[in-house]
Amino acid sequence: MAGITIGTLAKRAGVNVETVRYYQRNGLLPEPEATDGAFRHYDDDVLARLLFIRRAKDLGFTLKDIGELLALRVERGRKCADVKSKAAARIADIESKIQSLTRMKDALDCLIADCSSGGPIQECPILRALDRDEETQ
Amino acid sequence: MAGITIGTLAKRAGVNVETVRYYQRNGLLPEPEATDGAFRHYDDDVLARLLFIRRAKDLGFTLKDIGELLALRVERGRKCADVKSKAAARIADIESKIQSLTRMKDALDCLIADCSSGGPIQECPILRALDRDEETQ
DNA sequence: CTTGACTCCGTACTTAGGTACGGACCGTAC
DNA sequence: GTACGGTCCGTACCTAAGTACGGAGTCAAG
Repeated sequence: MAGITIGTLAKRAGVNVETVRYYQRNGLLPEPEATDGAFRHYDDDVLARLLFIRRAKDLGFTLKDIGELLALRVERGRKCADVKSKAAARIADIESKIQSLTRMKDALDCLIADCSSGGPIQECPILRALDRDEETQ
Repeated sequence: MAGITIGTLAKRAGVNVETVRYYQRNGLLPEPEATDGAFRHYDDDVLARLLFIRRAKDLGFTLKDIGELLALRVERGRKCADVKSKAAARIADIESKIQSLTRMKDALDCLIADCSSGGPIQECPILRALDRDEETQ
């Protein structure tokens, strides 16, 4: 019987066992069928999902967002147009995040440059980093 | 006396008045000195900070993170080396986020492409999107 | 000079996302 | 065959980030 127990799974994903159970309750991870014994077994697919969730969370997605992202994959085959439009919306969202982060990084690069030049750090404040966002929204 | 009241400020930034007060209590926004009358007045600088906070939050930064980002700018002049190393760390962090988002976007692009081709959506699952992260950390 | 909308402040409540706990059960190593 | 650590499950608790509320004061338009 392949598969690891919940404790090992959690350790590998770097999360708490309780978190795994929490995600199961909230539909982000499949409720695994109990196998031979009384303890559930998990495979690499679940581990991958768990890692994905962790990273997506770091990127500012809510668990609800993440659930929808994961669902895109499951509803394969039919409902293609629907998947496509959802995916497109998500792409736009992600692109806007990338843009914001890029601006933020540019501002920090600039800050470091000013700092190195010994000049006054004022021309390039971090606050300006995202000033332009307004106009693009 | 230039400056807007808290209600106008909140409306312009697209947040709740209570949220502004919450940020003041937590040091993310300056506690404004009461001006002539009893009502406080705010300028564009505060509005910019507020907008910055909102966007940074969307990108997965905590209020604590954001406070540190904002602080980088204030501690100008001296402590330059310190500012520099903090900024560098933040840049690395941001670059890694951009990378993750880019991978996520690529996966979604791929999903759409598969979808359009009418083939089975399987070769390019979203789960694979961030698979490589492990190796680069 | 009053009325209605806004501000101030403290405190209480809410939601998302977990974490911890306790008692019963399982499984393997000795 | 028992000791000990892991699992299961329900429920309670916690932190971050707000959000709401109530009573008192303020401002500005009519």
